[in-house]
Amino acid sequence: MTSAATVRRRARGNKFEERRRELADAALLALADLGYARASLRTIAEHTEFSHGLLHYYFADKIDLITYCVQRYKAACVQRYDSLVAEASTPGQLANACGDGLAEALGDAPLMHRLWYDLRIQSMFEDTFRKEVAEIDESLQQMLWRNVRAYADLSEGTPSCSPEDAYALFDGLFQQALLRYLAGTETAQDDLRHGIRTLLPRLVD
Amino acid sequence: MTSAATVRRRARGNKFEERRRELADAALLALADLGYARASLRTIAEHTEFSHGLLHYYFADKIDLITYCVQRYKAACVQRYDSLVAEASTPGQLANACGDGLAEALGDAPLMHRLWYDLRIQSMFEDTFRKEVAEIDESLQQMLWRNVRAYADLSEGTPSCSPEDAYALFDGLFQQALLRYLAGTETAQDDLRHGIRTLLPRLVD
DNA sequence: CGCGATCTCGGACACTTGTCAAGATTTTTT
DNA sequence: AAAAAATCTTGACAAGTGTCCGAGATCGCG
Repeated sequence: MTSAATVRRRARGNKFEERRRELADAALLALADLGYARASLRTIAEHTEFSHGLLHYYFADKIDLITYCVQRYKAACVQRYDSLVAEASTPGQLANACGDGLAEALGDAPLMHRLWYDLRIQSMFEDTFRKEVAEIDESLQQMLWRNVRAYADLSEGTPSCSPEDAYALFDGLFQQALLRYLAGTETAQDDLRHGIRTLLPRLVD
Repeated sequence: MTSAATVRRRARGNKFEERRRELADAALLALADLGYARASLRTIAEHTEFSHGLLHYYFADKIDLITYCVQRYKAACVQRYDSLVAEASTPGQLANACGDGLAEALGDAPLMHRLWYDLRIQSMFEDTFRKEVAEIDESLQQMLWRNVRAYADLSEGTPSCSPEDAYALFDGLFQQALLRYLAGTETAQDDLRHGIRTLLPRLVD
């Protein structure tokens, strides 16, 4: 038997959780603009339509808010990336799709990727996000490894490096491309595309 | 003819510059401990033997201090790395030396590398360090490219990717290894060594 | 409608921040 | 040794920070 109080609490919980998401999504945009070092609850609030008191009402403190934002980001991120594992029938097609996908992701939401790298670095200084960041990193690694395995299958070979190394290599290319993209280098996306296309064949024997 | 005033000014300049270096070196250690987001002039001063007013006497403001620290870091960095380009007579030796050198650099000063990555990310948010960071990045890239070329020569082949991509790939491996190292993964250094050794042959034809 | 629960705002608080300046101390010059 | 210049300390200031709270506004249900 579910009591009225329980139902009401659950309803409140749903509503509460919904509002939290709403605030976190707005805060995430502000965070992406500012970066961790320059983000205070007040400036975040100023960048949104909400008051700073409201943020404190829905989030215990600043760490709670940012942690929640990071988790929201993860959800958006894997969803976006997973649609990237397109259906391709030749190795070349897959390599192209992979390069195009990452280049598009770069140009589409550079500020979000910048924030991601920022938070990943911060996790090396503070252990508050460390767990969440590690989880995101691992899910990205798995996402990428699916691509490498698919490429190996299509080219009738086997991957010649670990999932960790494969992810590190792709991530290196992406981060460097992001740096150049934000510094105004026009060819950043094309360079990334080319880099990915040539990297993939190197990872299978 | 050099006037007395000129000489005195130069003497003062030397002394002044010397003291600046001294303060910056101490501040650099504090910065590496704290990270950019948590570093204030006062907390930096508390981590050293100097007063916060003294920092302000030798540096116009916080940005001036950090910029100077970054440049000091560069000097230490290229000096350290360049001794890494050891003399090797076979490709295998060079690959091993390269892997060992980077793994050692990782275990030797992980906090400095952490700071470097932090500042590189911050340069994507603020354009104050952007020039200095880009210069360091380029000098690191050149350092690494010398290794790749040397490896190509020894194995009687030619590099099959751009200096930018080569640097991005190595940097990706290193950064991921640093993340794991600081998270307490015991095998981080060995993994890095292995990753480097297997990456190098993939970059030449 | 009315009333209690929930939500929202804006201000108050204690504290930290960057910056600065007036004086104390040391070094250098005359 | 006196004067001048430099080095350094200490404390003050305004602005910004995280946190908390109380008074309205709004909502949901009897």
